[in-house]
Amino acid sequence: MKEPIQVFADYIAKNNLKVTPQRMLIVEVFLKDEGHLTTEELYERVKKADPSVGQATVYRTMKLLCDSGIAKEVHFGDGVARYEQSYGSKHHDHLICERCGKNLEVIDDQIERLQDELAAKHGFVLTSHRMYLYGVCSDCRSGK
Amino acid sequence: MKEPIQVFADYIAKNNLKVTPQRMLIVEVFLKDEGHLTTEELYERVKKADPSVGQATVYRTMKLLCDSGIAKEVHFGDGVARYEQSYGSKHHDHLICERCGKNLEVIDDQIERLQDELAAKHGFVLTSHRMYLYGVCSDCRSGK
DNA sequence: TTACCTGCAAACAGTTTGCAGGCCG
DNA sequence: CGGCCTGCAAACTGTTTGCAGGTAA
Repeated sequence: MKEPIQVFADYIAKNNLKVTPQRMLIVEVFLKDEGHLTTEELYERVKKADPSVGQATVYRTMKLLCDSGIAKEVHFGDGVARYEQSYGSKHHDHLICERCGKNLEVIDDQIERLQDELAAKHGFVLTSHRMYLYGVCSDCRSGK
Repeated sequence: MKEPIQVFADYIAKNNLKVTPQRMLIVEVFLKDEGHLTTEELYERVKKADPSVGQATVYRTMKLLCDSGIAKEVHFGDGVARYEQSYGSKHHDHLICERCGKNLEVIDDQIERLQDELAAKHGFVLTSHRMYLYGVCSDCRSGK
């Protein structure tokens, strides 16, 4: 399996785009984190390494990362776009604690299968789906 | 079971709010539609009945409807809030056609149960969830 | 009468875009 | 060199809010 960074490099090459220090820095920052960073958070981290980078470049680059397939935009419901790694990491859903904001990536094969069946029952062929489970984690319940 | 409009009236009374023509008009327009209207769409329809109503009032009223429990805000991923009826209509998920925009409300008891189990496995107690299935409907596939 | 409401416009937050200069290939 | 890139600031979109006047109870 190729490295995500390589996937991005291939994408750049194939589309006659250019490898720039800004893009490389942003990809690096993005890949270093396991979570679901907002553009703002990515921008903050990027600025620490190079304060001259503009916010627009972060927005533009994240779009490129999505197009290249190594990033995926997710929305948790608060009107802010977040990004997670999508290349090499399996599809998953989200389990979010409403108190502390903790966010687990979860997956259940049986649910995945039932989703396809449910869609098929209505004549749909699924291309993707998003499932967000909101609740309270055990830490927050015991700490209450 | 009470009528949604009655639920809203009770909410108004209980919170020392007031019944105004604008609010009544907006509720009426909202309840008349089965779908998932955006604030913009609601505003357009409201204006047809009374052009003097302002957009802010629509926003403010939809928030009230959500608080009162007869409306629910949903996000399909395009950064626009939509509203659907939530009082008297069972929980459901969404099956969206990516080509024609068709939107079915679906539900699968087995999936609902597995979601609870999946959350419990991670120590969570679920309070709610959102599931959006994206695909292509049979009409669009055959019409292609 | 007294809150609460309303329309308007300004303010906001997140995101996009036009532009003039800069840099990769 | 030529076209893609960048930072900046202005523009945009969806939504919220302050205000002065209006209205339900």
